[in-house]
Amino acid sequence: MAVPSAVTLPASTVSLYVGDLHPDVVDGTLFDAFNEFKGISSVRVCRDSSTGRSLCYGYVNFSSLQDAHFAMEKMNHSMLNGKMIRVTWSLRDPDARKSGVGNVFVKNLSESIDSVGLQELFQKFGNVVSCKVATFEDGKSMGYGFVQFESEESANAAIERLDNTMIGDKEIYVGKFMKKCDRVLPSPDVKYTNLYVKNLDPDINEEVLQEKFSEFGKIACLVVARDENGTSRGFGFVNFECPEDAKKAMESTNGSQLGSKVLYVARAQKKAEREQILRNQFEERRKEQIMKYKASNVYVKNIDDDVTDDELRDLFSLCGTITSAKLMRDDKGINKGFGFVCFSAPEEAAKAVGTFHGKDKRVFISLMSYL
DNA sequence: TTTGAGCGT
Repeated sequence: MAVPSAVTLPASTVSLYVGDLHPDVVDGTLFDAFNEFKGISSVRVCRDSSTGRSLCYGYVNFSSLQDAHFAMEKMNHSMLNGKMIRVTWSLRDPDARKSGVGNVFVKNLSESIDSVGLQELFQKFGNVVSCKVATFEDGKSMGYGFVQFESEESANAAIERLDNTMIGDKEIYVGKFMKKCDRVLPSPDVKYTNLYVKNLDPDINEEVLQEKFSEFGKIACLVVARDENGTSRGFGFVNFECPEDAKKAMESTNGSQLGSKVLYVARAQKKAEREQILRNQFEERRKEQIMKYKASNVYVKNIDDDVTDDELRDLFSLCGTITSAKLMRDDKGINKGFGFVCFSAPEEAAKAVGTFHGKDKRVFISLMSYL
């Protein structure tokens, strides 16, 4: 893997992210594993601050970019405590990690291809940031994997060149990675003629779309969605007369450039189908919010009778931003001796538990999510 | 059949 050009690393230290660690790996294990490389300034396995459990990732810090790069190349996909580790540049910006740009999904892989083999197969198309074959507990391949390229162009080139090609004894599938909730449930036999096209520049009109899509077959009807002023809403529909042409058009145009943007082209969903997908996404987000809320809420007991909500809030505000602090009271308004303090983030709640749990004879605190 | 994980001191 080449040194990423778009990433500015501090002059003094360079961090490698080491993921997929065996839970038993401790700082010393990681240090020993990287000990043969020069230029290491420090090593750490990250742990849950309240339970001390390994988060199964860590960092190896170097004083030089070259040393870090060399160690990454050597140690990526090596075995540590019986598990294959993944070593990449540390990328702290969550948006950059979660964008999904350049992420490729591969399936129908022969069992003999592991992460190393997958990387070898794909790196000729561009910088591979991270690459992994999904495995069972015993390390056997599940027959599918992921390749995260640095750029979308590399991903498109790999899809173009490798999808439906024979690798070993199998014809592999290579496509853009799609989150489960965004994916139309697999029904490959269903014939469709209508395509949904998004990421249209404002100046892309029906004529331009017609020109782009007509090479794949006869178009029955084509429309760009517009608001009441006639301004493009950035998406549209292309309805072909025959399903084969629609499929061909989708495969060729999805991910291709039109104007300044990369097009997204997929089978147009029926209204009910679209609504179902939106419902699923909504439900998933709601669950996430609930989990986050639970992990941000701290249960406090052994509270003296004369303590007020405000005092509870003041004490805990040392650990973060409080969204609510409430003592439970009986119907006469007498404090029941316990209450809840909710923080704006799980990290703050964990800090509160670490700070106050067992530190004061009168106070017993534990994370609500452990109850 | 199979559409991850997820970034600190």
